[in-house]
Amino acid sequence: MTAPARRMTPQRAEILAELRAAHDHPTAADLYERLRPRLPRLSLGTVYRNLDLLVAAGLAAKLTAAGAEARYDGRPAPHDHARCRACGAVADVPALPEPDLPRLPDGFAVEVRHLEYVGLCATCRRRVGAHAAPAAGLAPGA
Amino acid sequence: MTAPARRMTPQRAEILAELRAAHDHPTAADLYERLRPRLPRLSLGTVYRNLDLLVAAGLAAKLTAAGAEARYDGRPAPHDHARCRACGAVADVPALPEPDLPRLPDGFAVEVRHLEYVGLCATCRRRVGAHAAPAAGLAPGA
DNA sequence: GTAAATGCAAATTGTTTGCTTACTG
DNA sequence: CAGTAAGCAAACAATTTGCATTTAC
Repeated sequence: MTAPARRMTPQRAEILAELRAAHDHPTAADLYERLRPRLPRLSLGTVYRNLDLLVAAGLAAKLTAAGAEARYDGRPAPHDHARCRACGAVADVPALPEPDLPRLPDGFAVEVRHLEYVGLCATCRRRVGAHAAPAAGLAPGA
Repeated sequence: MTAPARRMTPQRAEILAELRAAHDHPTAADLYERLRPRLPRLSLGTVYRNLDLLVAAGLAAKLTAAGAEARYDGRPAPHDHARCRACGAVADVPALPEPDLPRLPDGFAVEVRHLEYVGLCATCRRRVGAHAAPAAGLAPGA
């Protein structure tokens, strides 16, 4: 039950600082690259280990996209996300005041709500246009 | 622009049928296992290829959790999800009529909204109790 | 001094891809 | 027939893990 004592190493401090300073929801590899100038011996494994820790501690959120690399968010205030399905970029959007919770499964205890809008950002919209948009001629039923 | 002509193979039909019949948001491997009795020569690669196709066609949705395996949802009606962070199970929840969209990035074209409630299901709540709940003694600021 | 954390590399895991053969339209 | 899809295995990419060494407390 007692969580192991934590040590504040330079790596840990820098990872947390960098994540908090970042506005672009960096991936683990992004953070690794950004920190390497300052911490030349840093390893990617350490980045992953510390990110996991931060997430477990509630200090960061892990954002997972379909297939893509996980991105991390170090901002505490509740907000939602807009993700471009073409370039993968994730932007913050202000949280709507949500009226109430839906009919959840019996006994389910909600801890966090994760709301994401997926679509095309302005740049990709111009470049790829209407692509693979919901439309099909594949299935018999529905 | 012209999508390649699609053929309806037995594998494709079975995968789609199984996904539609499933109520538990199966992973690709789940579907593979369920179909093997009927299609002994089926390969996992085929399952993935067809699921991608179904998703691209808008007939299925790919649900990605933090780190975990992707799960697939073959139900057309818009609804949201409740995911247990302990056992990974995903249940459907009725969609709340969402009033309007938040202030999205300039020029962002929303295609889908993805809303997920993460927490503990009744079973896991009992078993693991209050675990790794948002609480920490790790960071200096905030 | 001691347990926790790092660095490094190897191991896992989920998913994708290349290529040959089979089969739908 | 023409060309898509399946099967299989190898390739890949992201993430995790084992272990010896370092380091914060």
